[in-house]
Amino acid sequence: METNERQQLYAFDEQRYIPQLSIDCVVFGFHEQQLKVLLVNMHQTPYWALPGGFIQQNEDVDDAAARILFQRTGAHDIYLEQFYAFGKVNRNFTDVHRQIMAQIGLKAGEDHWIFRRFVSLGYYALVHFPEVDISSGMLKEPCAWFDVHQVPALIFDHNEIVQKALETLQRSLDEKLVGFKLLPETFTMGELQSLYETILGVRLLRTNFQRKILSMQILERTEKRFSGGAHKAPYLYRFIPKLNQI
Amino acid sequence: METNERQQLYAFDEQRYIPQLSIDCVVFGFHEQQLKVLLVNMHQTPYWALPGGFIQQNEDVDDAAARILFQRTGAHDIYLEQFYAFGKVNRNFTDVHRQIMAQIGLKAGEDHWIFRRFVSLGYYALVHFPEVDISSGMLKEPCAWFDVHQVPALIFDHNEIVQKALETLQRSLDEKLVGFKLLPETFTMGELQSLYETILGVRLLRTNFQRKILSMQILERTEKRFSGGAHKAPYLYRFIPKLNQI
DNA sequence: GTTTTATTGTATCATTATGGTACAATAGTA
DNA sequence: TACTATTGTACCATAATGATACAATAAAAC
Repeated sequence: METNERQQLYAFDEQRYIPQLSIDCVVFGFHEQQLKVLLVNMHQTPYWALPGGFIQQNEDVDDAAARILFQRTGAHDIYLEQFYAFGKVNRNFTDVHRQIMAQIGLKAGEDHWIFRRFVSLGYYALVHFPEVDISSGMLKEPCAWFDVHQVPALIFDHNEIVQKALETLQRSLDEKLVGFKLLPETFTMGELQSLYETILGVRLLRTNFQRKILSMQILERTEKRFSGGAHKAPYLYRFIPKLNQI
Repeated sequence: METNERQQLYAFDEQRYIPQLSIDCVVFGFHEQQLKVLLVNMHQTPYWALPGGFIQQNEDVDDAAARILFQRTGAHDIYLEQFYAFGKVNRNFTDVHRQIMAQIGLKAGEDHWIFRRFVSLGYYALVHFPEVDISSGMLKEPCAWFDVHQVPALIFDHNEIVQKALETLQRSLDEKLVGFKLLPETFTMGELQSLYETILGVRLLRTNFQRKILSMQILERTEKRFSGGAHKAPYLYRFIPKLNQI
């Protein structure tokens, strides 16, 4: 976010938004055997934060989350799932915002809306890593991907939000079969297993993982992939959900 | 709630609360083989609603939910779990509130805070049915228990909230072993099975259910219960969670 | 007091799911 | 042509689950 954007944020028409309510998004991507989280560097500070925003009076909360993500990533149709509302009474962020305001030459009274206590709705998002261009968003504040197990100290309670998002994702992996939303259209069984191992934080036995996934009858086998290694070529699979699933 | 209480609600100091954010509680109890939900009859109308309220500026959201429940039931230390935030843009309830205001002789301008769009945080609560006296709360609006499968048409989107609470409870039964929070200190295996069957909406095989629950090593067997039936007396069990659980 | 009845606790079998090993198939490399 | 690393699948051992059988017993019927 450029200074100008920050100024607009602090000056924005608070009538247009629901006060004291925010959205924070934990965007997951899968790249090089790692589960990544998208973080935003707050204007000219060493602080990293989750991408977030506010809810317009005339939009659904779910739509607000989608809009916020679009503004950051330029991507539509991102898979989004609300997972928790964070509502501790001390969720006000006066110090950080005062510091940023000072940097961009803004003076704000004690009663500025941003100094109030905020309840934040946590969403997690699953994206196809290569399809997201983090520089293509409307907002110019620098973004970066971090390994979910190497997330730096974040502002506010954002580390806690990441943790809870990860736990929810782990539970959802088998329940909702959301893992495929982190992979491209076609993928090998090894890539899928690597994804599961990374998210769950455990090693799985290759043969049994393959048997279990195939027995679910949710994968269509396409052609073989001839590429690279000095070994048998793996098949490529495509996710075909059963009718009673999403 | 008496007319006086309703008047206080509409007149209350909105500065003291977070605007446009509410809490709705789905209170579950287990009685006579049925899963019951606590509903509130809205002041002199045929409308039933979930017990709910608002969040004070100086309290955690979780504490607000506990306070709201205490005001209704007079009970402390109720098991509470937040499960979803409902945030459709059309969640404003002008019609019903106008009707109630008319009944109690209140006139309110178009800009009254209650007419705004609200985001509501859904909590489900698990209580020991016989220990809750629904007439003992501070609020006098009439409450009643309804079979969760016979809930009447509720105001706003409250039927949807009940449905989502039930689904969350079903998933939590095995995951968090919360079922015991609906039973008294000691109970028979039959009562526990009946609870599971009612919540999950399926019939379970008695012998296998018993084997599964006992193998979890979370029950302590106490004395036998001699009471009633012309048959062998069942043992009474007490829930003893393992250390790595809550 | 004896028999009957309904329910409880447990044992046992069959079936399915899961953990773990073995091995043939094969695309590329030496 | 032999070798290597990985893949797909078969196979066995163990654990979990589905289903049936049966002895034990508190109260009611007689």
